[in-house]
Amino acid sequence: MRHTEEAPAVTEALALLREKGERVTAARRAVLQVLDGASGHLCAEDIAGRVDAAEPGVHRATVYRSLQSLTELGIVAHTHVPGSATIYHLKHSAAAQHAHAHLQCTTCEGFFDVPTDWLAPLAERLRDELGFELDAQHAALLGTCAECRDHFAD
Amino acid sequence: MRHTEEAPAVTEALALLREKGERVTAARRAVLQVLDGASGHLCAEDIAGRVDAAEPGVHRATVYRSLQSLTELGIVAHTHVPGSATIYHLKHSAAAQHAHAHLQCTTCEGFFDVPTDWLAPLAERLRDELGFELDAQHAALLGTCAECRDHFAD
DNA sequence: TTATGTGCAAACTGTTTGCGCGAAG
DNA sequence: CTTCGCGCAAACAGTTTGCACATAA
Repeated sequence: MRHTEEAPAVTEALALLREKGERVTAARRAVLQVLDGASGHLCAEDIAGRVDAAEPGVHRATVYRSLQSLTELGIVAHTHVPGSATIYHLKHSAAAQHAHAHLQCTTCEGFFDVPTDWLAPLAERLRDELGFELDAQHAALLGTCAECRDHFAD
Repeated sequence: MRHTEEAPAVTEALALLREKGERVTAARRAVLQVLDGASGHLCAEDIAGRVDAAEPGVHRATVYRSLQSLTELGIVAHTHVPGSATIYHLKHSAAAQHAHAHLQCTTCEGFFDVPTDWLAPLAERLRDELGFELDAQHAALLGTCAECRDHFAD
């Protein structure tokens, strides 16, 4: 089976897999490829769809399992989205260079990115005063976006 | 059927219900009573359990529907907890006087409260620069608590 | 060859919904 | 009496799991 050019981030990830004694399989390669070529706002179902296009027959359950092991290896990260599916992204992809937290508008359901350093002062305070180490990207922050706020002004 | 003394917050909420033309039912009263007497970290299932103790026969679905309408009326608020059930609290209960956001440790799953004003600078920045109105209590923030950080130090 | 990953189907959790009955107003 | 809420069962989305088979190493 032929596959398209492998992005550097993917090659790197596959190397890390081998290094850790994990197996390099078609499913995992495809998952990585999809993540690399995406905006970083894909849920498992989306990923499964795209993976199946490139590598037919890969089961959803396998995609979940791949995402899980890739997460444990530190290659993939995810963001929990209240009320809907978790979204995944490559930790070191070009698109993820500027680490960002996720804002979600509870009205239009749209996503907005916010640079992680905006959360740095809060993170510092939590660390200093509570010893709590914040993982700002791990859960979406909720609120109302500018557009919806204007549109439904009350 | 007899029920125990009604807390002021509950009486107030029931009055508001009537005012808005909503019906006061045994199920809704029980839900309010449970929320009033709780720490504010109860999920729908927990609430259903306690409601059923006080008012046997109330169905889970009814609890969900009650929580939903009470939320729409602004009496109840909830916090989404990644990977597990949404938790609910009375908006104006004694226990909720000092509004707080929720931190959850991804290791021990424990909850920690943080005063909303710790998030105020971030909220302000989001409002000023993005027009995004943050609802700090609506989703839990994730990270690692002091204890787990020490315990699993790496 | 052998441990590890995979496909499949089925379970599972949290939550919602269509239906006819019952009770609040 | 009429409308709204309820109990029930069934559906739903997202995710996980037990098992037998396939395959990377």
